[in-house]
Amino acid sequence: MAEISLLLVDDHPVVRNGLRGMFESAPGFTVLAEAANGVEAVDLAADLDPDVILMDLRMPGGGGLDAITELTRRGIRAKVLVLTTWDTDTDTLPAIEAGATGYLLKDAPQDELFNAVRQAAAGRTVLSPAVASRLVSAVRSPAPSPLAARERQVLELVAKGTSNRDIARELFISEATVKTHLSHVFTKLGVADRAAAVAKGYEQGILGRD
Amino acid sequence: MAEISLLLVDDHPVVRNGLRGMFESAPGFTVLAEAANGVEAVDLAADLDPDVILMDLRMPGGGGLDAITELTRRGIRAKVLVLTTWDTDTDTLPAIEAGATGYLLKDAPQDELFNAVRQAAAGRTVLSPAVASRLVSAVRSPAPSPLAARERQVLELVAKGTSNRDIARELFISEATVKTHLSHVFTKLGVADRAAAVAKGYEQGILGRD
DNA sequence: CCCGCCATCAACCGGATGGCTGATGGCGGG
DNA sequence: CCCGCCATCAGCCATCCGGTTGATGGCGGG
Repeated sequence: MAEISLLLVDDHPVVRNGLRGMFESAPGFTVLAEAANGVEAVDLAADLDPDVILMDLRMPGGGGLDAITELTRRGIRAKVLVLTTWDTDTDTLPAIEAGATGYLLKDAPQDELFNAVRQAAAGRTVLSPAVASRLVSAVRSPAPSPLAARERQVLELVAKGTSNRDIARELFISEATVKTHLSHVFTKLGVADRAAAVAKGYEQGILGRD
Repeated sequence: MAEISLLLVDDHPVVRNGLRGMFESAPGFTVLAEAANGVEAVDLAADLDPDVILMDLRMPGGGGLDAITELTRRGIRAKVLVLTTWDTDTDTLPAIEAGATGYLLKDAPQDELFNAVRQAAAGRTVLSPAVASRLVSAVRSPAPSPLAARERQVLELVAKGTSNRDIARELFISEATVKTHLSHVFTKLGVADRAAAVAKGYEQGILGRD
């Protein structure tokens, strides 16, 4: 198998160096270049056409997410492997949607990293177990009932026995709006009245955490 | 201090023997007699006029509770110390109300038992720590809100979003009755509407245990 | 024997609730 | 640019809800 060419993207020189060292001392990999932010990464990727881009998401001056978006927009063939320190579920899904081929945590063992890069180069998706499980569960439940902020507030007041009128007063909105919010809450929770909505709220942990 | 005379009441000979042994080998106590049930206990107490009666609550042929009631009714001066194996809160309060001077668990250490008997003989109330704490909490909340069986059922259905009419159908009662139950539920839980009642139900553990 | 609690039912009434239709503005994503 | 989601508001209306008053019967306790 031909060598796999890499582009390393991370704002920390130490991390870049560490990665470079790892991949250069291992057979089958070539590090073409390094970038410190998303913008550089896109430029270098366009120039050098690497097989795989190892990218950190959190970077000053050109976020990794935008870079991924831009890369896919430009139709660059490089596979992007997101390599991040912590697993903030706010980032994983957007990254995958933006076109990342894989999502690894930095605490992954070396072997796993190498393997992930080979998999990514071959176009296969590689996910950290933790990320993977959360992903499937996120997919499995498309949007069961994440209430909007306002809707949650209304539901909380309902649970306290507040009438629509008083909820309106308390939130500085009209009673009509309260009713609208409540209707949405009912729909989203799959219930028919406020009492059942409160019950669902407790069952699903939306309510109950004082 | 004069000796304290005792009457032992327990359906288990083994337990009676154990108690007798304990008290006879300790200074300051005299075991006047033993009884195997409540009826015997009352008779013997009337005859022998003991200072303290150590009584088990659960006994075949003349429950301990009835015995205590009868003793107080007859104005017998003996102090009753309830000595039971397990702490079932269904028994403690009635026993105290019936006139028991103290309530101890059988797993209490000997010293504590001796001390409790002396306290009881002096007319002071002695309670196991566990019993005591539950007692005060029971007193502190005069009517926490133990819903009646029917009321709980209605509340559960309310939590499912069932309308009064449908609750009536489901429970084979009239809608008027459902409303009555609900009114009582509201009063007992200190809320104003069904939604808040459901919330309280969850907060207080009345609801939520599937 | 009377009282309190549970459980049942009735009828009345005013206000609250929920469904429906429809509308506006902002915001983010394709 | 259009669409969807959030958040806001309006009006109408049938129904439901909750309060009140009043009543009955059973059961257990003082």
